[in-house]
Amino acid sequence: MNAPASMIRLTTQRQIILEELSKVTSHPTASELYDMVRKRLPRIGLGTVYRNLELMAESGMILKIEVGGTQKRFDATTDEHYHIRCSVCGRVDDIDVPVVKELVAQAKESSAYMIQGHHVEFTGICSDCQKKQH
Amino acid sequence: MNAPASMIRLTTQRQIILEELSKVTSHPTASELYDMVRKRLPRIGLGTVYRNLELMAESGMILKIEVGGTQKRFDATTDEHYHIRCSVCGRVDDIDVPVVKELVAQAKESSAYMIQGHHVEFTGICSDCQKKQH
DNA sequence: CTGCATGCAAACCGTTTGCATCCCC
DNA sequence: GGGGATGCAAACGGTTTGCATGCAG
Repeated sequence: MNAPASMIRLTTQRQIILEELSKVTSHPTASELYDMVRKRLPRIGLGTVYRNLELMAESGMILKIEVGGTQKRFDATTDEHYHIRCSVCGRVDDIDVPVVKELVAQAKESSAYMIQGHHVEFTGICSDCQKKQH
Repeated sequence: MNAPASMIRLTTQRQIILEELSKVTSHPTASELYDMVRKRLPRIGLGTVYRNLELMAESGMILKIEVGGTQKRFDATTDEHYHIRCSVCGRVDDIDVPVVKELVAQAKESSAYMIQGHHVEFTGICSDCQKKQH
């Protein structure tokens, strides 16, 4: 399941979006990425960024992180891992907690859903925001 | 932690929102709740529903579920439990998988964040949507 | 030459907010 | 009478979409 779906054409825009996303370990939102990409492609449209992020996520090239908070975030690392979100500033980081595969097995037993996957999101206060709270 | 914060006044609107939310086991969005409440309070404003849901979540009377998908959802059951979201229709159900308390302990060890909590969200296809896929 | 991809702008949708009025203490 | 709560409508922020143009195959 989750086969890399049909390959998509690698246009300049897509290539640069992918490169910029790969550069950072943070998990930028679409408009953060838009700002990064615009430095190299000043005429790119926000719509193009959205369209391509969506497309690349569908085809498995990148990861779309839908967690709490208002904006979707994106990640060039596609292997399964968990995230932590700062409840003050909203930033999202990877967290090095081993993936619990049994959760999916348990879910299959106790639900009529056809289970596709799971995600764990921790909430907390990042060190920057801890400092700022005098 | 998570003390029920200062008690809030129980206005008619708040009472009815709470009652309607308690009636259902689904996890309605604000506007679904708005529709439900409007049958009993036709003149209530959408803003009031949003304001009060937010307030009641803060004071611990209800649970605000911020998972994937575009809308926030609300839950009258406040004890810790996990959720599953249908990737087709977006509905959210409780899932009877025991809460893994060790996750938080592990997170504390491997992160500089001050950990507040965690949530597990499963993704899958609900039985209704399975049927509809002929 | 044909069709997908792009840039641009307008539309959309969920949510928040400002403000005048209302109602409860 | 005063302060919080409400209804209403306008504003907002993030995302999506329609459309004319551009560009790669």
